Amino acid sequence: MDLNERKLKILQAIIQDFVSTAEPVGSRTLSKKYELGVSPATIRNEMADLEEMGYLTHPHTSAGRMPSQKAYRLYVNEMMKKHELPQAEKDSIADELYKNVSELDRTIEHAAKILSNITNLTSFAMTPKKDQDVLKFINLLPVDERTIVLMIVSESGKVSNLALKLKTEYDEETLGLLSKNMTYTFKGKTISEALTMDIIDTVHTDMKAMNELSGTVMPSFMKSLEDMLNVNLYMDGLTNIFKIPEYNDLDRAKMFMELIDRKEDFTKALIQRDDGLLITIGTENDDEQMQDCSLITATYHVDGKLVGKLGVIGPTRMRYSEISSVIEFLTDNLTNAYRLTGGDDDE
Amino acid sequence: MDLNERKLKILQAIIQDFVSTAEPVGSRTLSKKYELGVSPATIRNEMADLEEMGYLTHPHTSAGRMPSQKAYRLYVNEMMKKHELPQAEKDSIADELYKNVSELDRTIEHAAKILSNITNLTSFAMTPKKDQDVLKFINLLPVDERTIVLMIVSESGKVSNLALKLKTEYDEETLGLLSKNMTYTFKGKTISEALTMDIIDTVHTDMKAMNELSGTVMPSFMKSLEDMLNVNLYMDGLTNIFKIPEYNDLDRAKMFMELIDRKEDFTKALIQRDDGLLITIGTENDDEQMQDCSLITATYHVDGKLVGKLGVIGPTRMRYSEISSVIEFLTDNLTNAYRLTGGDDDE
DNA sequence: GTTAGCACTCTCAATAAATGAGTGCTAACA
DNA sequence: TGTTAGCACTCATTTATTGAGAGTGCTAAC
Repeated sequence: MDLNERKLKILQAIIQDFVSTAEPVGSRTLSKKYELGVSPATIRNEMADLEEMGYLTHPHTSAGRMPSQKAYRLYVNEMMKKHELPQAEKDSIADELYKNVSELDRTIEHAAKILSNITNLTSFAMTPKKDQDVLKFINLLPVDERTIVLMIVSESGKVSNLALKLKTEYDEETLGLLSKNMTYTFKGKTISEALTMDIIDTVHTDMKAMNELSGTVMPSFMKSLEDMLNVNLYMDGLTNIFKIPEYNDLDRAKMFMELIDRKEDFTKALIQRDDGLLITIGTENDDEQMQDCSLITATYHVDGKLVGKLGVIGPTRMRYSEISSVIEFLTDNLTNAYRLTGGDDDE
Repeated sequence: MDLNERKLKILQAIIQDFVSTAEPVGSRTLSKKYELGVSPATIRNEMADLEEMGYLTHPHTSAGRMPSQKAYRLYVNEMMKKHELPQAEKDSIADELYKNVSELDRTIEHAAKILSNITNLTSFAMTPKKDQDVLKFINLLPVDERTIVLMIVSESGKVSNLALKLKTEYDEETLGLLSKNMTYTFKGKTISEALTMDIIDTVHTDMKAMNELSGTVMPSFMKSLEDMLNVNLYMDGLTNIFKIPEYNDLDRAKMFMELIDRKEDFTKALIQRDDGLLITIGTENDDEQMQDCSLITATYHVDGKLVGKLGVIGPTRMRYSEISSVIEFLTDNLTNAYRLTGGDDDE
């Protein structure tokens, strides 16, 4: 038995219908709503075949058919047409995205919000992992007698700083020297490299004052580096799942909420995902609690290197085509906005 | 009819029982579980009185009684004993809180996490509002030919910065001048004051290069100030509501989720609340969706001035006493940790 | 190969009956 | 006069029953 054209057509119609109604679809409905040119009885026969082949399932004898995970996979791989967003929608998304450009993190967060608004699903956006980010500039700035600010700037434009209140007064000259010393030592190193370096050796000098100062500063420096390495995960549209019939059941809603509440695990899972546009359906997801969900993610780049992720999570029944397009459009825009030339240019 | 001692005793028992079981409590249960020294029949008579006085309600004729909002208010005002946390618990909370002190924001976020873990409710923590925070130091730092970093330090130790990529190269001397100029202009002003100042006038000079540079820098400066004004709201324990019988109903769970999803509104409501430990029960809350919830908040101080808030939201049936104690203990610790002397000291 | 017809299956909603927790009232008691 | 035992009554909740409706699978005719 093979998947002839009519079977494909019927399968596609079933997927289309089920995706928008969330109800098992019967042969009569199918023949009325879609121009298949055959009678319900014929459709029934084909459906029986499709079921035998594993593309359809039956909640119970007298219910209509619904697509199996295998069907969605087939759809995504073979049948899904690239959905081209209408220019008007593109414009409105881009407008919205750039309305509030400031920090990268804010933009990313904003992208998640836009995505959940459009898709009516739960969206997430991960800031880039920065282990390959290179330190460019380290500075210790005098603020007042006992306060200094430690500032770290990386190649990608990420700035981290921390106000340090010292127990004793410091000497401005020593501060300048330490600052230079640190820049000299760490400039050009990636954050991960810097973290593994032996601190005591690196900044040790003959000067007592310097040693004292660096003793106070270095722990904070290392902590800041660690902080810089952390990726942030923004989520939006959490309450959207309540609009989805699949989750009109307390237990399932609960499961879902618990899943996305385990942010650390979720972030880890995201980091491990391949780059580019990636769709995983149901049991294709490793996480047990995610096995009746689908996940679509895409990557964006900052400075051509650092990689962050953007995506949605929802029931396996979703508009793969449209949603993928929106995600791709957003990641493309993020990538363009944060090119090497900086985020201020229009081109 | 007055609230004699026996009535109070019975009321207290009902509150206690209902708070822990979430089930309407009947006269028989009451007389068996609590040492009231009277028979169920007598209790029934007293309960009828209490109901008439508005302290109890009846879901339906043949159900037990449950405390009304008025009863909780009475309890909170008059009957609630100050719950002293056992030293062991204090220690473990403090340990946990200080385990990861770095940035203020992280600590605040962490406090919310601890709070939700202990109370099994949804907790939130608001970072201080900074409108009274005074600008102390503004600096423009050269990073590379076209990149500068704008740094703003405030009295309270908050540092904000932004990497700016310029379209043209800049002159380091001009940069230094502008930096001095800006510090001179804005130092000592509160952030809100700075935002209302007329920018064009403030930095205008005769130098063309300077004007050009400041034209690029000032918008970012203002945006950074705005960002600094924004308070952040961290929430934790969102899924805890699923453990609460009151929300074992999709509609109510949904309502709750939507309520806390409207973060902006929620933040506004929090800002408007009075300082100190504040308990609002049911309809005492202004927000319509919050009228079958109770809210407990307390304030913490940073530098003796800036005020942030910490609290929980849950069903009106909650352990007011214990929870208040935990919140107070946490806010006290936050206040102490961020005194004028800085957060690094142990004392 | 396709289709009409029909018996059969199973869910879902509505209705009815049984259960049980708890009250309110009355009358007796200390 | 306050307290208590007893008992009828109420009402939510659970369980069982029934009927309607949607949809299939199979058979026989086209």
